[in-house]
Amino acid sequence: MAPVTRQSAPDPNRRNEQSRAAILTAAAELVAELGFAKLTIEKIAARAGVGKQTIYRWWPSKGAVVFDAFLAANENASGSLALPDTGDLGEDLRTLLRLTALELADPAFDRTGRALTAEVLTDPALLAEYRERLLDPLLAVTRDRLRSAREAGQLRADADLDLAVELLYGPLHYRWLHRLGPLDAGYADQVVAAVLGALGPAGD
Amino acid sequence: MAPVTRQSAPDPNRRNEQSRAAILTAAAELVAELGFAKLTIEKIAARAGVGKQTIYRWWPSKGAVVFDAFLAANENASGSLALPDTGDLGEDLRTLLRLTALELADPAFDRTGRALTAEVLTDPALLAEYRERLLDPLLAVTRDRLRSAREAGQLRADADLDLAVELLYGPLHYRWLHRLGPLDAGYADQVVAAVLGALGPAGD
Amino acid sequence: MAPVTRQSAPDPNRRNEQSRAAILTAAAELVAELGFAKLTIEKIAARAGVGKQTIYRWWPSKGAVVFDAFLAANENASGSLALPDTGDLGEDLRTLLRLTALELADPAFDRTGRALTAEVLTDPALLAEYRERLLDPLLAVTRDRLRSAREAGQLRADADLDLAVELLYGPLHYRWLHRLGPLDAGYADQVVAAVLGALGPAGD
Amino acid sequence: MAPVTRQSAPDPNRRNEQSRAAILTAAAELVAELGFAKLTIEKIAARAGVGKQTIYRWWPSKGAVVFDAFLAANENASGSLALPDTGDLGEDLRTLLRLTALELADPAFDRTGRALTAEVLTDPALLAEYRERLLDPLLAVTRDRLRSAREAGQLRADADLDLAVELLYGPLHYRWLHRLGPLDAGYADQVVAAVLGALGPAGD
DNA sequence: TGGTAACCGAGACGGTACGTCGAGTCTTGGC
DNA sequence: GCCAAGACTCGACGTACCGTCTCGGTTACCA
Repeated sequence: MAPVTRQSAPDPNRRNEQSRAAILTAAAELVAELGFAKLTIEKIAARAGVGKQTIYRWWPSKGAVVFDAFLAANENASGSLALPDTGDLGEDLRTLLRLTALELADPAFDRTGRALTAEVLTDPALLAEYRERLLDPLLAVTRDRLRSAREAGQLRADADLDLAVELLYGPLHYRWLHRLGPLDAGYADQVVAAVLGALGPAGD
Repeated sequence: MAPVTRQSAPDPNRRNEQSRAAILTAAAELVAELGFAKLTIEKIAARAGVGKQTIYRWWPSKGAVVFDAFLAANENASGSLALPDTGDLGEDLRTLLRLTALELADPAFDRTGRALTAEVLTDPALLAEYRERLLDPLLAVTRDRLRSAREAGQLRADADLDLAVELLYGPLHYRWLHRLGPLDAGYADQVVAAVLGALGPAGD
Repeated sequence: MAPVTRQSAPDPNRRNEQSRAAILTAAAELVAELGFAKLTIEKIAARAGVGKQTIYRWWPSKGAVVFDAFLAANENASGSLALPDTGDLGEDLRTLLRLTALELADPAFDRTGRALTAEVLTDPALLAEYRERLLDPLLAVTRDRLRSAREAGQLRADADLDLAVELLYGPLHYRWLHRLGPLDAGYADQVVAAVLGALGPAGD
Repeated sequence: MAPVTRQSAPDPNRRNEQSRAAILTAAAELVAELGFAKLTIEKIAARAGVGKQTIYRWWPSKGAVVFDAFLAANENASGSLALPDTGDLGEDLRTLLRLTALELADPAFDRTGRALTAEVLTDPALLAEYRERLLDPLLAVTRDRLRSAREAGQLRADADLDLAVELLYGPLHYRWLHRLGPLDAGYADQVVAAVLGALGPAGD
């Protein structure tokens, strides 16, 4: 697993793996305890039992460290990034969006998720990394499920899969970000129904 | 136009209007020049020719100042927050979303918009203010247009208007935030078509 | 009492006298405890209960602070910089040089004195300050005593007073600095005898 | 030529002579370019093309390296440490002190000399080394010249030679260190005259 | 119509964290 | 086992801003 953004020079494999792990662990703990804004490089270094320079040597910014910590934790989990495929598209999408809504609604995720989103929003390099390592794989897997549904005749032949994906995730994300309302199973089902209504086979 | 959040005590109307304006102007300029992260209260004060205390007296945080500056600039514009109503819902929504897409795609808006979104994302008080003064009015006005369309039979009688609004704005916002693809008229039209397909009168 | 070297800008009498005193006291204590080399600005600030910036605002270097502390302590003492004048030059000079030798031999003075000398040696600005505030007055007062002795016929009419002063203090300083031998009353008396032998009235 | 102070363990004669020379050369160059204070072990190592550890292995401190470099350069020169002996003490001493004054007045020597003196002043081990390898031989040779003069009746029989030596070098050093006045032939002659006046054969 | 109280510009203050430098130690790979 | 290279922990550097706190000075309301 590579760091978020390579510093220009320093890098062979002389890197100390213990330090790297301690830093990511400390960053993860501290961002949960303090929030991103009150987090400092000095505190990460102290908690990790590491010199500040060792952080600056391998990461370009506080955001990059926290981000790397987040990805390191989530990449394994979503290694088994397998969507359900029962043959019933509606059921599978409801399962998917209900889980998504559940995660967004989880207060534990909320703090970290907002901090990360704020970073990613602002720093193009972090966004690229985030896309590459988390978001794009998720969207791809979703698109795949939709494609097989389209081939099975459960979506219109001319359905635009990118659009479909964004119609699914966009409204949830929008509601979450602006706290427009509850993120529950009912809402997930509504969104799925709308997407199926829009892109489902003609008569639906 | 009131400041974002009132400091506890100090505020008669002895407030110096020139200072207030100079501060907001300076904040707007500096956030454009430096970005939000490199902006500091001291720089705002220096640029505005104002003592730091004058800022701390009237605003609780850097975010609040910048935010106030942003709102001061945008509130007037959207004072005439009137959606088109030609009678043809599809046409009106296409106009609305095309304009929205255009704004999001504007590089000048991008930097400021991302900075503000990052702040709003992280600070609940700012989010509340943002909701109250910009977002909610926009959503309300959109919902109103949809309601009149529903009454005119251009939407299903049981169409959920909140859902409809989020189906319209959510995908655009999602695509913008993650830079998933171009934000152009074509995409706006696709989203509108999908929403009409989902919530339009039964046979569509 | 002015600081060693004025920083360019920060100006007036807005200066906090309490902080100034606390800094000088802390510096004096710490240089005695740790020696000059192990002394740091951070430790001075911590001991004085003062922000680092307050030190950097008013002094250009660690050396300048310590130096100011030293001068502040010694200027008062030598305010009564009065040499004995019994009418007997030999006796008066022996008294003077014995005291000087005693001070140089004092281990408490040794550490501070060497640290200060090393600083003064290396930094022309500090040397100028040291000359102006401590050394020149001492030399002047010594020269005055010699002048009155010359007028009284206890020195040759053509005796060079600057030379005389350096003949008195130079050997003591040289012996002290290089630890060439004991600095005691006997040595002081020898030096005085030599100077009187060289510059005393012809027949002596 | 041995290093200033031996590190405890490592020293067989497996030592790399090329590295040693490169380090001393680099140190000498850098102390001239940057002065002692801005000199660092890392810069010496970089300039010499040597690992830091190689310096730490053989020298205990920055001061020791620079000092070793200084001695390495000066020991050869003063290997032929021979004072003139024309039979005329006054002439010989004038020659000696004029040369000494000239060296002290040389701006090129001034920087290095002050840096070294400051180190030697502060570090007892360096002072011992300096005494042993440079100063004591010089003083001894001077003392020898005075002794032969005393035996030739050019000094009083009871003249204290240590005192005489310090009377000669002390004033010059004192004037140099505190920049009290010009260090020229005239001043050298004055000092010599005074010493001869004080310690010369009875009648003058 | 003068007091007086608040705002205001300015900027010093005690702090926290920054990002960099160098110290001295340790590890790796080459000779 | 010395060496070049350089990563490591640690501590201090000097700077930037934080948010608080005086300082005059200048309004603007009240007696």
